Amino acid sequence: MELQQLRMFKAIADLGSIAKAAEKLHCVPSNITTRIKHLEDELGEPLLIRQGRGVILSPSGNLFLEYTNKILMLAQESKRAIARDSTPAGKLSIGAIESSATSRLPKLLSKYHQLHPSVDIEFSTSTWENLEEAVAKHELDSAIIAVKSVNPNIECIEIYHEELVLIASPSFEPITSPTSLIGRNIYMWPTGCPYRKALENWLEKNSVSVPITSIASYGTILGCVSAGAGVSLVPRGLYEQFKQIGGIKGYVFDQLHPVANYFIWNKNTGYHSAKEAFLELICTELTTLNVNTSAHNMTP
Amino acid sequence: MELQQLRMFKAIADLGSIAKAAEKLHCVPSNITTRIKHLEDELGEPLLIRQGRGVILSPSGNLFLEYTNKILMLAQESKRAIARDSTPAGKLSIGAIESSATSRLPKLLSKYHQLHPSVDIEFSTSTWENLEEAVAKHELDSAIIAVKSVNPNIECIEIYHEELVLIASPSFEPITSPTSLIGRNIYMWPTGCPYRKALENWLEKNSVSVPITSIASYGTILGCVSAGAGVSLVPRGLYEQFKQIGGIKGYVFDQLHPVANYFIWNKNTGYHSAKEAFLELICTELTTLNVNTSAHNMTP
DNA sequence: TAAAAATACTCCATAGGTATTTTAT
DNA sequence: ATAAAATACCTATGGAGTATTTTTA
Repeated sequence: MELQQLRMFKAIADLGSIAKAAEKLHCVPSNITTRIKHLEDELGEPLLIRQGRGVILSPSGNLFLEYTNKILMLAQESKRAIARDSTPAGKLSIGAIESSATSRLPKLLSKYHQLHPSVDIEFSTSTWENLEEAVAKHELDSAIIAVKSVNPNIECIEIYHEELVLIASPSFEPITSPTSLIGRNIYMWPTGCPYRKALENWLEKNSVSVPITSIASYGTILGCVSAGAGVSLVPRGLYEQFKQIGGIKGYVFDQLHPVANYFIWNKNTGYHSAKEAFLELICTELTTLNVNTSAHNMTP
Repeated sequence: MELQQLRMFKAIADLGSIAKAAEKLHCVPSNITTRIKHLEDELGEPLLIRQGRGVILSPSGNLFLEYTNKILMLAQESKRAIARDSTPAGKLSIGAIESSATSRLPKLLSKYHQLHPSVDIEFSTSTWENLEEAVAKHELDSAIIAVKSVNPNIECIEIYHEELVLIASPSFEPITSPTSLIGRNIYMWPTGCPYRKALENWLEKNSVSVPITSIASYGTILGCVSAGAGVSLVPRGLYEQFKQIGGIKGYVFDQLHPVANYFIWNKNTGYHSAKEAFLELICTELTTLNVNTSAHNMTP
């Protein structure tokens, strides 16, 4: 059974004659006669009955026509579903670093689901290294990370900047310069985290050397800080979101430059309507973070 | 787009590699590579992505796979639907003469619908001449008539006999012989009706000549008789069904032989599961008519 | 290097066309 | 006599195979 045979059969059923079907399909009637015969042989039942000068459908033919119509409809639909201007559908796997996942993505994901309900989103968090590798291996369709990817297979566009806020317990002396951190416990994500690097650079530039405790969880880090156990450097979005738990005071330093976040996907992936729609939503929704001034601006 | 390409694509998706798909489909991998490329060209999007040594599905490929599965499923289903042992489905058009339609078919049709709910029945009544022609022209799948069809394109099997009952108003003198009908109005279906022929033969054999009024409706005929306007000869089933309206008395004569009814269909029609099922139901349900003795048996 | 896919080519099965016959109006 | 379908036969497209190259783990 091949689709061309079904197209022929449908044309006969629609037009009521092999001659007209041949005309519509731009071929000669004998072609259709033969191919339909092959189909009938395969099915084991006649589909057409010679009736006078023309043909009509047999009972089996009538039954088969319903399936034919469904199949040809689906074949057409499949083409439209893949076309560039089609509405997003299918699976979309997205990964993100935890800071982005916690602060910026919840609203975005729910909005996306509202806009494109026929997309199945699979969302996960990991380190930027894992995410980049997963995208390179096509295990993820896309990811949000805070490091510009240099992998030649990965497309990478900047989507927003994260301002960094130094956080500490209000019970501490105000942090006015890098030297304020001497003697404090510093909690940061493990080596590789770009925010940790920003802090390390800042300390180095100011010739301060403080050991850093590695904790791969913002929840835990914020818990430690609010319990008065030490300080950390976190994206402003995270700080804004969690400052109401109390025990957290934020300090902004000009020397701690905002860090860009990026949306990445695999270059070798074909068109992905659901991903394109997600990227579009990011660009319209996440370009500006509503900045408020609850952190103390220091300029050392 | 052809089904063979979809089979190939599905095999790749299921087995995760072109090599394995080729093995399953008993062909060579390069075949699949090429035909899938053609399919991708037609769709305008890549379906597969080279990933390391193997291939994986692209986002478009994942989307397309859903359609592929549906289409191949339907193709399989269509074959099963046509197979001889499949459950009856589709359209079934049945015609019948009015006597059969009124007395015997109502119960049968409702039972059939219960047994085979996925069959769409189209039922109609007409004269046996029209019904035979309609079956010959494939306008009807089958019909019940009271005349043995001699058309070479028509298959004809006897399904039951209709006993004939002479009916008259009880206010009339009892009808004991053909001569009792002299001077009475006789209401029968128009020329061509086999029951009318039976009556005409009976009268002729007994050298009685009475004019017959033609009425193509048993409802009207019974109305006339019960109103005392005349007599008629009807199938016993009809008499049994309508005798409770009153004004009707039945007389049975041995010389008025039962008339066979037949189920007919077109020989040139292929296998028709719904029709076969109907025929089977007729044979089990209509072989015997429960005979009661409310008519008066005369033996002239 | 080995295993998979892609490419280049070759071949033949069969889809599709031409010519004719059959069937029914 | 005509219009449609079926049949017989021929042609050629493109599907399928072979051999080779490319890619990547």
